[in-house]
Amino acid sequence: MLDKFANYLKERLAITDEQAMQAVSCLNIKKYKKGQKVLNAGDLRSDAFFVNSGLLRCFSIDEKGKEHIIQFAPENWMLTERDSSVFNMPSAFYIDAIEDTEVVVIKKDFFPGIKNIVPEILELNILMLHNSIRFMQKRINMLLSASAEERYLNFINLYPNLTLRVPQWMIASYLGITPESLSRVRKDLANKHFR
Amino acid sequence: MLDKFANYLKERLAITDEQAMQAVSCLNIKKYKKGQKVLNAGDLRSDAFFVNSGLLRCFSIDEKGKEHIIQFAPENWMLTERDSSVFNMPSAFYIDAIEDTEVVVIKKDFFPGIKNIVPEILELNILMLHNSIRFMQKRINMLLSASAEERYLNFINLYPNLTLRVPQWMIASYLGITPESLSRVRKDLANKHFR
DNA sequence: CGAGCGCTTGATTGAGTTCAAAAATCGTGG
DNA sequence: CCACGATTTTTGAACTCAATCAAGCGCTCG
Repeated sequence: MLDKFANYLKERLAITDEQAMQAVSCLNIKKYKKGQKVLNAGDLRSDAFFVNSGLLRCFSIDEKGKEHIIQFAPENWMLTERDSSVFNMPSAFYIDAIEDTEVVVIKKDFFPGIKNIVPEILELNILMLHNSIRFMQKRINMLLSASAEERYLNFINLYPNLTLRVPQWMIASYLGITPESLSRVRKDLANKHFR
Repeated sequence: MLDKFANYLKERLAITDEQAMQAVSCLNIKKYKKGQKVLNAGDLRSDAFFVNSGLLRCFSIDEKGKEHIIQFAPENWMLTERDSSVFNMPSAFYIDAIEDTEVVVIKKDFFPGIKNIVPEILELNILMLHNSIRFMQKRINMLLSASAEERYLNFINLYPNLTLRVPQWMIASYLGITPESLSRVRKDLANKHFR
Protein backbone atom coordinates (compact mmCIF):
# COMPACT_ATOMS: atom_id res chain seq x y z
CA MET A 1 0.00 0.00 0.00
CA LEU A 2 2.76 2.41 -0.82
CA ASP A 3 0.76 3.43 -3.89
CA LYS A 4 -1.04 6.19 -2.08
CA PHE A 5 2.11 7.99 -1.13
CA ALA A 6 3.52 7.42 -4.61
CA ASN A 7 0.36 8.98 -6.03
CA TYR A 8 0.63 11.84 -3.61
CA LEU A 9 4.11 12.57 -4.96
CA LYS A 10 3.07 12.12 -8.58
CA GLU A 11 0.23 14.60 -8.18
CA ARG A 12 2.61 17.24 -6.93
CA LEU A 13 5.76 16.59 -8.95
CA ALA A 14 6.43 16.15 -12.64
CA ILE A 15 7.86 12.65 -12.30
CA THR A 16 7.35 9.29 -13.93
CA ASP A 17 5.66 6.28 -12.33
CA GLU A 18 9.04 4.63 -12.10
CA GLN A 19 10.62 7.53 -10.25
CA ALA A 20 7.72 7.62 -7.86
CA MET A 21 7.86 3.90 -7.17
CA GLN A 22 11.60 4.00 -6.76
CA ALA A 23 11.31 6.90 -4.33
CA VAL A 24 8.86 5.13 -2.06
CA SER A 25 10.34 1.65 -2.37
CA CYS A 26 12.47 2.01 0.75
CA LEU A 27 9.54 3.02 2.95
CA ASN A 28 7.55 0.92 5.40
CA ILE A 29 3.89 0.66 6.27
CA LYS A 30 2.60 0.53 9.81
CA LYS A 31 -0.90 -0.02 11.19
CA TYR A 32 -2.43 1.34 14.36
CA LYS A 33 -5.70 0.35 16.01
CA LYS A 34 -8.22 2.94 17.11
CA GLY A 35 -7.01 4.43 20.39
CA GLN A 36 -3.49 3.12 20.03
CA LYS A 37 -0.56 5.35 21.00
CA VAL A 38 1.81 6.21 18.16
CA LEU A 39 4.19 8.46 20.04
CA ASN A 40 4.53 9.45 23.67
CA ALA A 41 5.63 12.83 24.96
CA GLY A 42 9.26 12.46 25.94
CA ASP A 43 9.96 9.85 23.27
CA LEU A 44 12.94 10.20 21.00
CA ARG A 45 11.94 9.01 17.59
CA SER A 46 12.95 10.12 14.16
CA ASP A 47 9.98 9.25 11.97
CA ALA A 48 7.37 11.33 10.26
CA PHE A 49 4.08 9.84 9.06
CA PHE A 50 2.05 9.98 5.90
CA VAL A 51 -1.51 8.85 6.63
CA ASN A 52 -2.79 6.37 4.05
CA SER A 53 -6.14 5.87 5.73
CA GLY A 54 -7.68 6.61 9.10
CA LEU A 55 -7.03 9.54 11.39
CA LEU A 56 -4.25 10.55 13.78
CA ARG A 57 -4.13 13.29 16.34
CA CYS A 58 -1.22 15.17 17.90
CA PHE A 59 -1.90 16.55 21.38
CA SER A 60 -0.47 17.68 24.69
CA ILE A 61 -1.54 16.93 28.26
CA ASP A 62 -1.30 19.75 30.78
CA GLU A 63 -0.60 19.62 34.54
CA LYS A 64 -4.29 19.12 35.29
CA GLY A 65 -4.46 16.16 32.93
CA LYS A 66 -6.38 18.03 30.26
CA GLU A 67 -5.69 17.18 26.64
CA HIS A 68 -5.12 19.89 24.03
CA ILE A 69 -5.20 18.92 20.39
CA ILE A 70 -2.51 20.54 18.26
CA GLN A 71 -3.39 18.88 14.98
CA PHE A 72 -5.55 16.29 13.25
CA ALA A 73 -4.10 14.23 10.40
CA PRO A 74 -6.62 12.41 8.17
CA GLU A 75 -5.70 10.44 5.03
CA ASN A 76 -3.26 12.15 2.66
CA TRP A 77 -1.84 14.32 5.42
CA MET A 78 1.65 14.34 6.80
CA LEU A 79 2.12 14.37 10.54
CA THR A 80 5.49 15.23 12.05
CA GLU A 81 6.49 15.81 15.65
CA ARG A 82 9.39 18.21 15.07
CA ASP A 83 11.13 18.15 18.41
CA SER A 84 11.91 14.47 18.10
CA SER A 85 12.07 13.91 14.36
CA VAL A 86 13.91 17.04 13.25
CA PHE A 87 15.77 18.29 16.33
CA ASN A 88 16.58 15.06 18.18
CA MET A 89 14.87 16.23 21.33
CA PRO A 90 12.29 14.47 23.52
CA SER A 91 8.88 14.80 21.93
CA ALA A 92 6.76 17.66 23.24
CA PHE A 93 3.52 16.00 22.18
CA TYR A 94 1.61 12.74 22.05
CA ILE A 95 0.30 11.13 18.91
CA ASP A 96 -2.44 8.50 18.81
CA ALA A 97 -4.97 7.01 16.42
CA ILE A 98 -8.58 8.25 16.47
CA GLU A 99 -9.56 5.54 13.97
CA ASP A 100 -7.86 2.39 12.73
CA THR A 101 -5.06 3.95 10.77
CA GLU A 102 -2.47 2.93 8.20
CA VAL A 103 0.61 5.12 7.83
CA VAL A 104 3.73 5.27 5.70
CA VAL A 105 6.68 5.67 8.03
CA ILE A 106 9.07 8.30 6.68
CA LYS A 107 12.47 8.14 8.25
CA LYS A 108 14.50 11.24 8.88
CA ASP A 109 16.87 10.61 5.97
CA PHE A 110 14.14 10.04 3.41
CA PHE A 111 13.98 13.52 1.91
CA PRO A 112 17.75 14.09 1.73
CA GLY A 113 18.21 10.53 0.51
CA ILE A 114 15.92 10.64 -2.51
CA LYS A 115 16.98 14.02 -3.74
CA ASN A 116 19.23 12.16 -6.19
CA ILE A 117 16.29 10.31 -7.65
CA VAL A 118 13.80 13.20 -7.46
CA PRO A 119 15.59 16.50 -6.94
CA GLU A 120 12.38 18.51 -7.01
CA ILE A 121 11.26 16.84 -3.82
CA LEU A 122 13.15 19.33 -1.67
CA GLU A 123 11.21 22.18 -3.16
CA LEU A 124 7.95 20.31 -2.74
CA ASN A 125 8.86 19.78 0.87
CA ILE A 126 9.53 23.50 1.28
CA LEU A 127 6.20 24.36 -0.28
CA MET A 128 4.36 21.99 2.06
CA LEU A 129 6.12 23.47 5.05
CA HIS A 130 5.14 26.98 4.02
CA ASN A 131 1.61 25.76 3.68
CA SER A 132 1.63 24.31 7.19
CA ILE A 133 2.89 27.58 8.57
CA ARG A 134 0.22 29.47 6.71
CA PHE A 135 -2.50 27.33 8.22
CA MET A 136 -1.06 27.50 11.69
CA GLN A 137 -0.88 31.29 11.51
CA LYS A 138 -4.54 31.38 10.57
CA ARG A 139 -5.27 29.14 13.54
CA ILE A 140 -3.29 31.39 15.88
CA ASN A 141 -5.26 34.32 14.53
CA MET A 142 -8.49 32.44 15.32
CA LEU A 143 -7.40 31.64 18.84
CA LEU A 144 -6.44 35.28 19.41
CA SER A 145 -9.61 36.80 18.09
CA ALA A 146 -12.59 34.50 17.80
CA SER A 147 -15.41 33.52 20.18
CA ALA A 148 -16.35 29.91 20.83
CA GLU A 149 -19.07 30.07 18.18
CA GLU A 150 -16.82 31.65 15.57
CA ARG A 151 -14.16 29.04 16.18
CA TYR A 152 -16.62 26.22 15.70
CA LEU A 153 -18.10 27.70 12.52
CA ASN A 154 -14.61 28.15 11.16
CA PHE A 155 -13.78 24.56 12.00
CA ILE A 156 -16.76 23.03 10.23
CA ASN A 157 -16.02 25.14 7.17
CA LEU A 158 -12.37 24.18 7.09
CA TYR A 159 -12.77 20.49 7.97
CA PRO A 160 -16.33 19.51 7.03
CA ASN A 161 -15.47 15.84 6.85
CA LEU A 162 -13.71 15.79 10.22
CA THR A 163 -16.77 17.25 11.91
CA LEU A 164 -18.51 13.94 11.44
CA ARG A 165 -15.62 11.65 12.30
CA VAL A 166 -14.13 13.29 15.37
CA PRO A 167 -15.94 13.05 18.74
CA GLN A 168 -17.24 16.39 19.93
CA TRP A 169 -15.07 16.57 22.99
CA MET A 170 -12.00 16.34 20.76
CA ILE A 171 -13.22 19.15 18.54
CA ALA A 172 -13.74 21.20 21.69
CA SER A 173 -10.20 20.37 22.72
CA TYR A 174 -8.93 21.51 19.32
CA LEU A 175 -10.88 24.76 19.59
CA GLY A 176 -9.69 25.54 23.10
CA ILE A 177 -13.11 25.33 24.76
CA THR A 178 -14.82 22.77 27.02
CA PRO A 179 -17.09 20.02 25.66
CA GLU A 180 -19.96 21.58 27.61
CA SER A 181 -19.43 24.91 25.91
CA LEU A 182 -19.29 23.32 22.48
CA SER A 183 -22.53 21.49 23.20
CA ARG A 184 -24.19 24.80 24.06
CA VAL A 185 -22.75 26.52 21.00
CA ARG A 186 -24.24 23.80 18.82
CA LYS A 187 -27.60 24.13 20.53
CA ASP A 188 -27.63 27.89 19.91
CA LEU A 189 -26.70 27.41 16.27
CA ALA A 190 -29.46 24.85 15.84
CA ASN A 191 -31.99 27.29 17.33
CA LYS A 192 -30.89 30.11 15.05
CA HIS A 193 -31.55 27.95 12.04
CA PHE A 194 -35.17 27.28 13.03
CA ARG A 195 -36.26 30.89 12.78
CA MET B 1 24.88 46.32 5.12
CA LEU B 2 24.41 42.92 3.55
CA ASP B 3 27.12 41.59 5.89
CA LYS B 4 24.63 40.62 8.57
CA PHE B 5 22.71 38.31 6.32
CA ALA B 6 25.96 36.92 4.90
CA ASN B 7 27.10 36.21 8.47
CA TYR B 8 23.76 34.64 9.26
CA LEU B 9 24.31 32.23 6.37
CA LYS B 10 27.94 31.57 7.27
CA GLU B 11 27.02 30.67 10.85
CA ARG B 12 24.58 28.06 9.61
CA LEU B 13 26.29 26.68 6.52
CA ALA B 14 29.77 25.37 5.85
CA ILE B 15 30.57 27.93 3.16
CA THR B 16 33.38 30.35 2.38
CA ASP B 17 33.25 34.13 2.73
CA GLU B 18 33.21 34.36 -1.02
CA GLN B 19 30.25 32.04 -1.41
CA ALA B 20 28.34 33.96 1.24
CA MET B 21 29.07 37.32 -0.38
CA GLN B 22 28.19 36.01 -3.80
CA ALA B 23 24.93 34.63 -2.48
CA VAL B 24 23.79 37.91 -0.99
CA SER B 25 25.18 40.18 -3.68
CA CYS B 26 21.92 40.30 -5.62
CA LEU B 27 19.86 41.38 -2.59
CA ASN B 28 18.64 44.82 -1.64
CA ILE B 29 18.39 46.74 1.61
CA LYS B 30 15.33 48.68 2.65
CA LYS B 31 14.70 50.96 5.63
CA TYR B 32 11.47 51.62 7.48
CA LYS B 33 10.71 54.30 10.05
CA LYS B 34 9.06 53.47 13.34
CA GLY B 35 5.35 53.04 12.70
CA GLN B 36 5.71 52.72 8.95
CA LYS B 37 3.66 50.12 7.07
CA VAL B 38 5.65 47.42 5.32
CA LEU B 39 2.78 45.36 3.93
CA ASN B 40 -0.98 45.82 3.89
CA ALA B 41 -3.54 43.06 4.14
CA GLY B 42 -4.77 42.42 0.64
CA ASP B 43 -1.43 43.31 -0.95
CA LEU B 44 0.15 41.05 -3.49
CA ARG B 45 3.87 41.12 -2.91
CA SER B 46 6.48 38.47 -3.32
CA ASP B 47 9.19 39.45 -0.84
CA ALA B 48 10.34 37.98 2.42
CA PHE B 49 12.39 39.98 4.91
CA PHE B 50 15.51 39.39 6.93
CA VAL B 51 15.70 41.92 9.75
CA ASN B 52 19.16 43.50 10.06
CA SER B 53 18.20 45.81 12.89
CA GLY B 54 15.02 47.07 14.51
CA LEU B 55 11.75 45.23 14.96
CA LEU B 56 8.84 44.28 12.73
CA ARG B 57 5.43 42.91 13.58
CA CYS B 58 2.96 40.87 11.61
CA PHE B 59 -0.67 41.30 12.65
CA SER B 60 -4.31 41.10 11.67
CA ILE B 61 -7.18 43.53 12.24
CA ASP B 62 -10.59 42.02 13.05
CA GLU B 63 -14.08 43.32 12.20
CA LYS B 64 -14.14 45.40 15.39
CA GLY B 65 -10.85 47.06 14.48
CA LYS B 66 -8.84 45.15 17.07
CA GLU B 67 -5.27 44.19 16.21
CA HIS B 68 -3.95 40.69 16.82
CA ILE B 69 -0.22 40.13 16.63
CA ILE B 70 0.81 36.95 14.85
CA GLN B 71 4.55 37.38 15.12
CA PHE B 72 7.36 39.70 16.16
CA ALA B 73 10.57 39.81 14.11
CA PRO B 74 13.60 41.40 15.79
CA GLU B 75 17.10 41.51 14.27
CA ASN B 76 18.35 38.24 12.76
CA TRP B 77 14.83 36.96 12.21
CA MET B 78 13.12 36.20 8.98
CA LEU B 79 9.59 37.45 8.43
CA THR B 80 7.47 36.08 5.60
CA GLU B 81 3.83 36.61 4.79
CA ARG B 82 3.13 33.30 3.07
CA ASP B 83 -0.17 34.00 1.34
CA SER B 84 1.38 36.69 -0.78
CA SER B 85 5.02 35.66 -1.03
CA VAL B 86 4.66 31.91 -1.49
CA PHE B 87 1.15 31.36 -2.81
CA ASN B 88 0.51 34.51 -4.86
CA MET B 89 -2.61 35.38 -2.94
CA PRO B 90 -3.65 38.65 -1.31
CA SER B 91 -1.87 39.01 2.00
CA ALA B 92 -3.87 37.89 5.03
CA PHE B 93 -1.89 40.07 7.41
CA TYR B 94 -0.33 43.48 7.90
CA ILE B 95 3.33 44.12 8.60
CA ASP B 96 4.73 47.30 10.09
CA ALA B 97 7.81 48.57 11.92
CA ILE B 98 7.75 48.87 15.73
CA GLU B 99 11.17 50.53 15.68
CA ASP B 100 13.26 52.09 12.91
CA THR B 101 14.15 48.98 11.00
CA GLU B 102 16.56 47.88 8.30
CA VAL B 103 15.71 44.76 6.33
CA VAL B 104 17.22 42.66 3.58
CA VAL B 105 14.56 42.14 0.94
CA ILE B 106 14.51 38.53 -0.19
CA LYS B 107 12.72 38.02 -3.46
CA LYS B 108 10.74 34.91 -4.16
CA ASP B 109 13.36 33.43 -6.48
CA PHE B 110 16.27 33.92 -4.10
CA PHE B 111 16.39 30.46 -2.57
CA PRO B 112 15.85 28.52 -5.79
CA GLY B 113 18.24 30.87 -7.58
CA ILE B 114 21.27 30.46 -5.34
CA LYS B 115 21.04 26.73 -4.97
CA ASN B 116 23.67 26.53 -7.68
CA ILE B 117 26.09 28.63 -5.65
CA VAL B 118 25.16 27.18 -2.25
CA PRO B 119 23.22 23.93 -2.64
CA GLU B 120 22.97 23.39 1.11
CA ILE B 121 20.77 26.45 1.41
CA LEU B 122 17.65 24.48 0.56
CA GLU B 123 18.22 22.19 3.49
CA LEU B 124 18.93 25.15 5.77
CA ASN B 125 15.68 26.65 4.61
CA ILE B 126 13.86 23.42 5.43
CA LEU B 127 15.38 23.32 8.88
CA MET B 128 14.34 26.90 9.58
CA LEU B 129 10.82 26.17 8.42
CA HIS B 130 10.59 23.16 10.73
CA ASN B 131 11.80 25.37 13.52
CA SER B 132 9.09 27.95 12.83
CA ILE B 133 6.46 25.26 12.89
CA ARG B 134 7.81 23.92 16.16
CA PHE B 135 7.54 27.32 17.79
CA MET B 136 4.11 27.99 16.39
CA GLN B 137 2.86 24.65 17.72
CA LYS B 138 4.13 25.57 21.16
CA ARG B 139 2.33 28.86 20.87
CA ILE B 140 -0.91 27.14 19.85
CA ASN B 141 -0.52 24.89 22.84
CA MET B 142 -0.14 27.96 25.08
CA LEU B 143 -3.24 29.60 23.62
CA LEU B 144 -5.21 26.40 24.12
CA SER B 145 -4.17 25.76 27.70
CA ALA B 146 -2.70 28.71 29.57
CA SER B 147 -4.20 31.50 31.70
CA ALA B 148 -3.34 35.16 31.15
CA GLU B 149 -0.62 34.99 33.81
CA GLU B 150 0.92 31.81 32.42
CA ARG B 151 0.99 33.28 28.93
CA TYR B 152 2.80 36.36 30.13
CA LEU B 153 5.35 34.42 32.17
CA ASN B 154 6.01 32.21 29.18
CA PHE B 155 6.48 35.27 26.99
CA ILE B 156 9.04 36.97 29.20
CA ASN B 157 10.98 33.72 29.43
CA LEU B 158 10.95 33.14 25.70
CA TYR B 159 11.55 36.73 24.60
CA PRO B 160 13.23 38.52 27.55
CA ASN B 161 14.64 41.24 25.33
CA LEU B 162 11.34 41.94 23.58
CA THR B 163 9.62 42.48 26.90
CA LEU B 164 11.50 45.75 27.25
CA ARG B 165 11.21 46.94 23.67
CA VAL B 166 7.59 46.21 22.83
CA PRO B 167 4.81 48.40 24.28
CA GLN B 168 2.64 46.55 26.75
CA TRP B 169 -0.52 46.76 24.75
CA MET B 170 1.24 44.96 21.89
CA ILE B 171 2.39 42.19 24.18
CA ALA B 172 -1.21 41.89 25.34
CA SER B 173 -2.29 41.66 21.73
CA TYR B 174 0.28 38.92 21.11
CA LEU B 175 -0.94 37.00 24.17
CA GLY B 176 -4.59 37.25 23.25
CA ILE B 177 -5.64 39.34 26.27
CA THR B 178 -6.57 43.00 26.78
CA PRO B 179 -4.04 45.66 27.84
CA GLU B 180 -6.04 46.12 31.05
CA SER B 181 -5.75 42.45 31.90
CA LEU B 182 -2.02 42.44 31.28
CA SER B 183 -1.63 45.45 33.53
CA ARG B 184 -3.42 43.58 36.32
CA VAL B 185 -1.41 40.42 35.72
CA ARG B 186 1.80 42.42 36.12
CA LYS B 187 0.50 44.03 39.28
CA ASP B 188 -0.30 40.64 40.80
CA LEU B 189 3.11 39.28 39.85
CA ALA B 190 4.80 42.29 41.44
CA ASN B 191 2.84 41.74 44.66
CA LYS B 192 3.72 38.06 44.80
CA HIS B 193 7.40 38.93 44.65
CA PHE B 194 7.23 41.23 47.67
CA ARG B 195 6.16 38.53 50.10
C1' DC C 1 2.82 73.53 27.28
C1' DG C 2 -0.91 70.98 25.96
C1' DA C 3 -2.85 67.10 23.22
C1' DG C 4 -2.58 62.45 22.70
C1' DC C 5 -1.12 58.05 23.85
C1' DG C 6 -0.05 54.39 27.02
C1' DC C 7 -0.61 52.49 31.47
C1' DT C 8 -3.22 51.91 35.68
C1' DT C 9 -7.21 51.34 38.61
C1' DG C 10 -12.05 50.62 39.74
C1' DA C 11 -16.75 48.96 38.98
C1' DT C 12 -19.58 46.13 36.33
C1' DT C 13 -20.67 42.67 33.03
C1' DG C 14 -20.50 38.53 30.57
C1' DA C 15 -18.68 34.47 28.02
C1' DG C 16 -17.17 30.41 29.15
C1' DT C 17 -15.80 27.13 33.06
C1' DT C 18 -16.77 24.02 36.66
C1' DC C 19 -19.37 20.72 38.98
C1' DA C 20 -23.09 17.58 39.00
C1' DA C 21 -26.34 14.63 37.09
C1' DA C 22 -29.44 12.99 33.51
C1' DA C 23 -30.01 11.43 28.69
C1' DA C 24 -28.23 9.47 24.59
C1' DT C 25 -25.03 6.72 22.09
C1' DC C 26 -21.57 3.26 21.46
C1' DG C 27 -19.40 -1.08 21.68
C1' DT C 28 -18.71 -5.54 23.32
C1' DG C 29 -19.67 -10.06 25.03
C1' DG C 30 -23.07 -13.44 25.79
C1' DC D 1 -29.17 -9.53 18.07
C1' DC D 2 -29.90 -7.87 22.40
C1' DA D 3 -28.39 -6.10 26.89
C1' DC D 4 -25.54 -3.86 29.84
C1' DG D 5 -21.69 -0.97 31.10
C1' DA D 6 -18.93 2.71 29.55
C1' DT D 7 -18.33 6.72 27.17
C1' DT D 8 -20.15 10.88 25.14
C1' DT D 9 -23.36 14.53 24.95
C1' DT D 10 -26.67 17.42 27.01
C1' DT D 11 -28.64 20.34 30.51
C1' DG D 12 -28.73 23.08 34.74
C1' DA D 13 -26.88 26.12 38.33
C1' DA D 14 -23.19 28.54 40.44
C1' DC D 15 -19.01 30.64 39.77
C1' DT D 16 -14.71 32.90 37.79
C1' DC D 17 -11.53 34.91 34.93
C1' DA D 18 -11.00 38.18 31.83
C1' DA D 19 -13.53 41.80 29.00
C1' DT D 20 -15.70 46.07 28.90
C1' DC D 21 -16.58 50.69 30.18
C1' DA D 22 -14.98 54.69 32.38
C1' DA D 23 -11.94 57.75 34.65
C1' DG D 24 -7.39 59.51 36.05
C1' DC D 25 -2.42 59.82 35.81
C1' DG D 26 2.04 60.52 33.65
C1' DC D 27 5.00 60.89 29.80
C1' DT D 28 6.44 62.25 25.32
C1' DC D 29 6.74 64.74 21.43
C1' DG D 30 5.23 68.14 18.36
